[in-house]
Amino acid sequence: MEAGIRVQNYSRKEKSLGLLCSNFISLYNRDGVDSVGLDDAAARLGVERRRIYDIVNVLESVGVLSRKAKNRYSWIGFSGIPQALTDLKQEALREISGYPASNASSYKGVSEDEEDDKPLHQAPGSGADPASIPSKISPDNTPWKPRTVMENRKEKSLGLLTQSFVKLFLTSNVETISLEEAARLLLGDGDSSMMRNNAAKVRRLYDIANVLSSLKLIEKTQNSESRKPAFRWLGIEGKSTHAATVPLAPIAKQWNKRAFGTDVTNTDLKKSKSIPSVEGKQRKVIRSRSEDLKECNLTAQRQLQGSKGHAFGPFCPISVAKGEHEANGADEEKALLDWEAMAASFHPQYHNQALSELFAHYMEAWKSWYVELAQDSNSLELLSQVATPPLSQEEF
DNA sequence: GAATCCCGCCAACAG
DNA sequence: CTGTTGGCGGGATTC
Repeated sequence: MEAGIRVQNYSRKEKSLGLLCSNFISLYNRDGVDSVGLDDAAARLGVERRRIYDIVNVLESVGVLSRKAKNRYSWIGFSGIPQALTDLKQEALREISGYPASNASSYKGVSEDEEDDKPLHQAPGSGADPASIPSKISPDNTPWKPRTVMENRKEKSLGLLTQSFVKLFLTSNVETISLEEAARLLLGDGDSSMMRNNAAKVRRLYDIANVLSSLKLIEKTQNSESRKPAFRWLGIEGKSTHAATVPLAPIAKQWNKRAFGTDVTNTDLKKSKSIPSVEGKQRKVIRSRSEDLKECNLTAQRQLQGSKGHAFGPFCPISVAKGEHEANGADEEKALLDWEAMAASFHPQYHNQALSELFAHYMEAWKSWYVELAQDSNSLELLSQVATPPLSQEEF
């Protein structure tokens, strides 16, 4: 049953992209940061560079980040989401109209469209290649040829997939979409599709969904009675179909805080690979051995003082069925205070049961934020006075 | 068994 | 060439 909880315990969940994303956000959201370094992020979160790319790519697609330079992104924050979504929707509607037409292409939108387009966009190689900007799924006609390898590669980027996925929600009237459907829809953009690998797409979609869930833009659910897992669009602040004008703003505005370094490290306990010996590879993992540091869930509580309007948390699939496993969720009253404080900032408009769910999300978020403390960190000071001592997490 | 999705190899891109 | 980015899919984990 619960044997071997210490050593042989590798939990995949603890390393999920969603969780990592939550940590990423909490780490950069309230630190007066305006710039994010990939190396720094990877180091602080205790994960490989590769994972950061995944997160950053989808975050950028939603306007939370903006690529500034190599190895450098500028932090926009949640405030960038509304605009990004609006643009995305606009773009999606435009596409739907079906405009193979002449490749007029707006060329350069006035001010919208914060992400995408690389200013550099040099003609690789011979350069005899016209700039057939592929930043979108081609209408239907025109097999839209992937001129360069680069374009081809970009075509399948996580970022683009993310945008497509989001557009799907923004335009479709169905409230839930399963990843299979999404994959299908995103694959068959028109008639000419060569992507045969649906499974691969779905896998990517899972990655995206995790990050998006983390942002609370979507939520995992099940299709009405199909019982099949699917995702529901939550959008900005639980409000559906955002208004043309940025709805959120009151609270999400003050990122000019200076909270000390709240280190949110995600120690990566490598799973000693299943391979017995073999190890001649090892790459260049700079990790410092697998610390047996198990995460110590601290009863988070404060936080949010600055309030920013959004909470993030990993999935948090509506706990249904599954027997009364109960367990965590002890100090609810505590967080409730925070909730109230925050609720005050919110618009007293949407008083739905959505609040309850949001609440749950916060709880989750707290937990993940205080997962582990950096070992080398020099900011334990704050944590020690803010967080409660670690509870014995070892469920013995 | 099926649904999820982590891990990290290694190719495409810069510089 | 070295260093970044980030497709891609094997296969471990969960459900």
